[in-house]
Amino acid sequence: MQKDGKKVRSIEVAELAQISRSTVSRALAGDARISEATRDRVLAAARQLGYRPNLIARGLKNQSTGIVGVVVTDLENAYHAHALQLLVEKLGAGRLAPLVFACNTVEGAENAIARLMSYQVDAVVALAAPFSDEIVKSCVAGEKPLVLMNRHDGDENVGVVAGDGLAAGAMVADHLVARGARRFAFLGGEDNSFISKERERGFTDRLVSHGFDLAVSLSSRYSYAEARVVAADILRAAPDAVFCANDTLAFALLDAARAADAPEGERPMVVGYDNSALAGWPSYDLTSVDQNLEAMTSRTVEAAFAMIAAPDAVAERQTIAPFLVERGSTSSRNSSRTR
Amino acid sequence: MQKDGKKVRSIEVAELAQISRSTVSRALAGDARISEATRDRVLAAARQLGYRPNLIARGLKNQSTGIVGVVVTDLENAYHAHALQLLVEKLGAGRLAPLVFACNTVEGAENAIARLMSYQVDAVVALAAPFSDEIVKSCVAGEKPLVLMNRHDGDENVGVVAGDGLAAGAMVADHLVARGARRFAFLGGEDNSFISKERERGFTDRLVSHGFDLAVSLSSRYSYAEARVVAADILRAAPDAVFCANDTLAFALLDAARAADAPEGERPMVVGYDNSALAGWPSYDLTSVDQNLEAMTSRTVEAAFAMIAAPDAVAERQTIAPFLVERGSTSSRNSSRTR
DNA sequence: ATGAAAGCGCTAACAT
DNA sequence: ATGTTAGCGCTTTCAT
Repeated sequence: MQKDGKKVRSIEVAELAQISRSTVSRALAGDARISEATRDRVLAAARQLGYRPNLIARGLKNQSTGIVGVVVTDLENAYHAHALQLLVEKLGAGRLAPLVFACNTVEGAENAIARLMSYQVDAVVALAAPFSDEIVKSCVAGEKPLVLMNRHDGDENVGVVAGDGLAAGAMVADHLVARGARRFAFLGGEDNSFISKERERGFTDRLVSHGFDLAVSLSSRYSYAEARVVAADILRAAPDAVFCANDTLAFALLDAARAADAPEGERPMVVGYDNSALAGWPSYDLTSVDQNLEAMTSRTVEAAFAMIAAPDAVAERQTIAPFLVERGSTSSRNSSRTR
Repeated sequence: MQKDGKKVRSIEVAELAQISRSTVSRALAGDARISEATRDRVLAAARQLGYRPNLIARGLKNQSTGIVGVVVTDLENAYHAHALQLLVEKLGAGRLAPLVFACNTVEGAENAIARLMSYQVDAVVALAAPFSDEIVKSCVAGEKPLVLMNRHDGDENVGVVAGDGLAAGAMVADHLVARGARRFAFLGGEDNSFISKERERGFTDRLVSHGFDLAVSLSSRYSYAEARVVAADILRAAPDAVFCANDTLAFALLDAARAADAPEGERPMVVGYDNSALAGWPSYDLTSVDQNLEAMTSRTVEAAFAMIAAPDAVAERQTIAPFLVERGSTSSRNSSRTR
C-alpha cells in the first residue's frame, strides 16, 4: 500500500527489509551477488511500500536518463502523426521515454535541441524536422546520438533511416506505363524539397527508360487548399497520369479533376504517397506508395538504441523499401473511384 | 564556443567569471541581489562556454523537473493528433517539457503513469486516455496534479477541461430542424462512451423540445470500416438527418449514402463532430461541430500551470463552448457536397 | 554477500 | 553582494 503523498525512497525499503541502501539498489537491479533470501525480502518490501526508483536521481548519477528527444514538425499531417505514434510506442516498449517537441522553423528546432540537451537526453530522433546543418553539428558536438528519419544529410556521423524515394518513383512509373498511361505529370511538395525531388527523379528516370518523359512538373506546399490551385494548372496540360509527392496533393488533384467536370474516362490516373487511411476510403480509392512506417520506425528506434549502446561506432544509414498499394485511381477503366 | 563533447558545468562558468558557483546560479536565475557588473560577467562567461544548466540535476535539487506527462490513446485519430500538437506547443511555450506516452488499454495507462511518476513529472495531462478510476486515484495519491481533457470524472480533486457536448447536441438539433429535417438519427461512437452519450442527450432533449424525437440510434467504434456497416443500418431507417458523434463516422455515413445510389435529393443531411480538416474539403463538405481545440488545449495547459503553482487549491472544471461550422452536408437543397 | 562513503550538478539556507 | 556548505536520491567503488 503506497503511503499517501509521501515519496518512498530506497532508504525506506532498506529499513523495512533491514538491509542497506546499496543492497536495495543491487537487488532491484538484479545483481547476481545478492542472495535469494535478501532479494526476496527487498522485493517484498519494495512492493509493499510501492517503491518506484527516482529516475531523475538515477539519471544524474548514471549520466544516462533513459529519455530520448523527439523533434517533429507538423502533426496535422497524418503521416507525421502516425509516425510519432509508432515511435512513441516503440521507444516506450524499449524502456525509453520520449520527450517531444514540435517546431516549424529552424529557430524552433534550435530551441528544441537546446532544451533536449539540457534535459540530458540519451539520444535525439528527428522526424522530418526543419534541421539545419548547424543543428546537426551542434547535436554531434554535444555527443548525443542523432537519428534522422526521412531526412538525408551530409557526412556527419548521424544515423539516417529513410524510405527509398527513387525506387518508389520507379515502381510508380512501371505501374502507370503498364496501365497504359502515355502522358505524365508530377506534382511535388514543399517547394521541391529533397524528398520530393528524389521521388520525382526515380519517376522520370524510369519513364525515360520506358521511352517516355515528363510532360509537366509543378510543386505546391503540402496543404489541400494550395494544392487545389496547382492541381488545376497540372490538369490544363491534360496528362493521363499524375504522380503526387503526397496523398494530400493527390486528393486535391482528384477533387480538381472532378470539379473540372471532365467525362469520367478522361480523368487522369493518380498515384499518391504515404498510403494514409483516407486513401483506402471509397471516396478517393487512391493508389498510393506505402513507406512502410512500421519498419521505418522500428529501424529508427533500433538505431537509437544501438547508438546509445555504442556511441563511438559509425552510424548506419538504412533504406526502407516502399511498396505500392494499387487501388481504383489507377484502374485501366479508371472509373471505380467515383462512388 | 562550445567545447566539443565536454559537458560545461556551472563551475567552469564560475571559474571563468572568477566567481562562486552560487553566484552563477543566482545571476542566471535573475536574482536581484547580484550586481550588474558580475551578472554581465557571468552571462558573458556562460555564453562563451555554451553553458546550459543540467535540468536533471536542477530537478533533483528543486524537487521539480519542469516535465509534464502527457498520456494519449490513438494518434491515428486526427482529432487526437491535433490536440497533442497544440498541447505540445503550448506546454513548450510555457517552459514545460512534455514526456509523451501512448496507450490503448487500462494496463498500458497504468504503466505509463508509473513511468511518469518515476520521472518525477510536475503534472500529468490525459488526452482521452483509457483511465480507470484506479489510475486517477493513484495519480492523486502520488500528489501529482492531473488534468483530464475531454474525460469526465467523479469527485476526485482533478482538473477537468471538457467540451460541452450537451450544448453541441442542442445546437445541432436546432440547425437541423431549421433546415427542415423531420426524421432524425444518431450515430454514436466507441460503444456509447460517456462523451458520445452526452452529445446524443443534448441532441434528443432539444429535439423533444421542438416536438420531435429520435427515430434511430446506433453506435460503432471510431473506425471507418466498422462505421460503414452501421451506417447502412441507419440508412435503412430512412432518416432525413443524421448527427454523428465524430467526423469519421459522418464520412462513413456519407459514403454509405452515396453507395446506396439514392437520388441526390433523398440523401439525409449529415452533421459530424470535430471539424477535422477533411470536413472542409469539397469531397465531403461536412457540417461539423468544432470543439475549439485551441481554447481547450490552452485551458488545459493553464490548468496544469495553476495546479503546479498551487497544488492544494481546489481543481477547476472548465467547459469549452463548441460551435457549429455549417457546410453543404446540411444545405436545404442538400446537393453541394457532390462535386 | 553486504555495508560505508563518495559524488553526479545543481540551488538555497546560512553565513559574512 | 557574494561565498560556504549541505543535500536532493541514487549507484557504485572500495572495503570487509
